[in-house]
Amino acid sequence: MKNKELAQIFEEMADMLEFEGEDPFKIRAYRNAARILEALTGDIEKIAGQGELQKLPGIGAKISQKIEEYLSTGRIKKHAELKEKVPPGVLELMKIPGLGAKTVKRLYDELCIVDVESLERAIEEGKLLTLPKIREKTVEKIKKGIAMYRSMSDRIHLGIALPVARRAVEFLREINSVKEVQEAGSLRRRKSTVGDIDILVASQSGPDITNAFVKAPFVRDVLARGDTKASIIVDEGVQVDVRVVAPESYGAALQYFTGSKEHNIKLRKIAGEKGWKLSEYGLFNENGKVIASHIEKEIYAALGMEFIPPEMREDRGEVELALKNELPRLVELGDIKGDFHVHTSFSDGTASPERIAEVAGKQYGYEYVGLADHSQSLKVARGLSSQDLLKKTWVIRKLNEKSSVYLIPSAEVDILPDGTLDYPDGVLEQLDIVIASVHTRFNMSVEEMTKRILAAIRHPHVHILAHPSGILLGEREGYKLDWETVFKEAASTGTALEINAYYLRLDLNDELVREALRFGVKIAIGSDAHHEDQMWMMELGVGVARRGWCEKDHVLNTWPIKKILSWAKEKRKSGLKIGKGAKR
DNA sequence: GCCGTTTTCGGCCCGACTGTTTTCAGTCG
Ligand SMILES: Nc1nc2c(ncn2[C@H]2C[C@H](O)[C@@H](COP(=O)(O)OP(=O)(O)OP(=O)(O)O)O2)c(=O)[nH]1
Ligand SMILES: [Mg+2]
Ligand SMILES: [Mg+2]
Ligand SMILES: [Zn+2]
Repeated sequence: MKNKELAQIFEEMADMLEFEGEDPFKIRAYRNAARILEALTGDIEKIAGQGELQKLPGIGAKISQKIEEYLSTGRIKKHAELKEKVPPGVLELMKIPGLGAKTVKRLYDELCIVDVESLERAIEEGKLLTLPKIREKTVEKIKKGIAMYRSMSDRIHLGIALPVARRAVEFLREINSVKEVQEAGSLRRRKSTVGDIDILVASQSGPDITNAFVKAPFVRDVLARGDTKASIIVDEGVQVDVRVVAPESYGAALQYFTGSKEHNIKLRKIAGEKGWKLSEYGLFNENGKVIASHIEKEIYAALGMEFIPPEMREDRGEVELALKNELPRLVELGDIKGDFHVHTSFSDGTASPERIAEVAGKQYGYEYVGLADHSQSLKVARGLSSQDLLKKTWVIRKLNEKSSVYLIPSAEVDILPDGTLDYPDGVLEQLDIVIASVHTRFNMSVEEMTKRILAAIRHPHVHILAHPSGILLGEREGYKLDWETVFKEAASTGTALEINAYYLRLDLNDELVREALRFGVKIAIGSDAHHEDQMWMMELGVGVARRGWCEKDHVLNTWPIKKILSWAKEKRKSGLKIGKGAKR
């Protein structure tokens, strides 16, 4: 799929157009197109083939033409022309905090500054001061910006950020004058990675709060401290921004600060169409009178909408649905009755089945847990031989006689490169639920990999396809797959696709989940915990499910164990038919 | 560059902070 390549190209074109001083709205159009393409699960080539590019919101005549051009020639002329004109280093300069396109363009035009190095040299030589509107303070600001840029970490995994955020929230809650505290930004929306941690506080005494906050024990560095805002770096290297607002505008501030930016813009536009104005201070009518501001929900209500869950606020159609009162009722963490994917000390996990049962029951209130260890060929993960698996299964069934949490005899079976499974059917039959996944030979063509995955999905004993895309966040792209074919097959065979909730995977991702639901695919969430302390990541998986618009019934984990087991049986029966048919 | 149950042209979110201004541009969230 060329979706991501195209997204990257349009994003880069937006940067270059910005450098060139183009119309900001045109630049927004390019960024918007990039955002649409990035999130698109269907193959852009296929959409183009059907002549439906312009049906995508934000893609019009010009951009669709450029997409076609790229698909047929492998390049976009305008992109190449821009690349000729814009030195690559200046785009990096625009990433320095405080430096934007306008300044970078001036630095380039007048001082021939083309990258960070030449900028530093120019500062050393005092050349910047020769420019109008740049004096000592600006130079200092740029110097600081460079230092910050160098020390800036990339986006942080939600699984790292969430515990940090909760610690900060708890600390703030203890401060006397604090009326309300809450996570905001991308963290509240449960994006799988966050650029920073945004926290909102309601209080009359901002200075007291920012003062106390920068002295918190977890603070490593203080970046800024004002009367209403403080920025710090915690020991984990994450930046935390705290904003303090008056209690009467808390709801509007929370709406603003939760974003996303695109969602905010859409809301503000709708307010404008009514002659009103929405900002972080409230929703105001044409006379400047407050319509709503105290409670977030009231903002949405006044605009004629249902409350939109934060996880949906990405401008992916949620506003339109909320206006019609047609939002899905999203699955909640409290609906989760069990975890399908936990590794035990039988293979590379650290916890015994007994211990997992105890934690699952006492700490999470689960009804069941799937004990899924690796299969024999995965030697690095101490995969179980057929015999060991059968022995483990016997042990688990024995434990179940007195365990209040049902331990599901399961396994995470490797899908071998030829599409066959890593255990014989006779062994798989002994398990209640079989999870299948790919751990080797990622580098296959779309056709090969799709064939490999389809074989597993069609297998009568396979119930769940784990970490279906193979992505490792920030480390490895997923392998290539024809998703439409995979989704269709999963739906027709009754095979569930996993949301692997381990913080480095979160796979399927939100967009793929949403697409899978459109095909009628069921979703199973698995923490993939190798240690009892990782079982909490279930909630990260629920975050992905909610971002993918999952309702309760879409998610197997909300079903009682009886229903799970009868579904599993059903798959074995019907899958047998389909599996045989497909094998010609 | 995109878009339209008020528009096919003329809009496109709104506000804070900063530095350099003598009335505002640039950057950011
Ligand atoms: N109305 C409006 N709100 C914005 C704009 N930029 C940011 N916001 C709001 C929505 C964001 O969620 C919130 C926090 O800003 P951030 O830059 O931290 O973005 P966010 O947390 O969404 O993503 P991140 O993971 O931090 O990159 O501020 C904007 O241009 N307009
Ligand atoms: Mg943020
Ligand atoms: Mg922020
Ligand atoms: Zn795995």
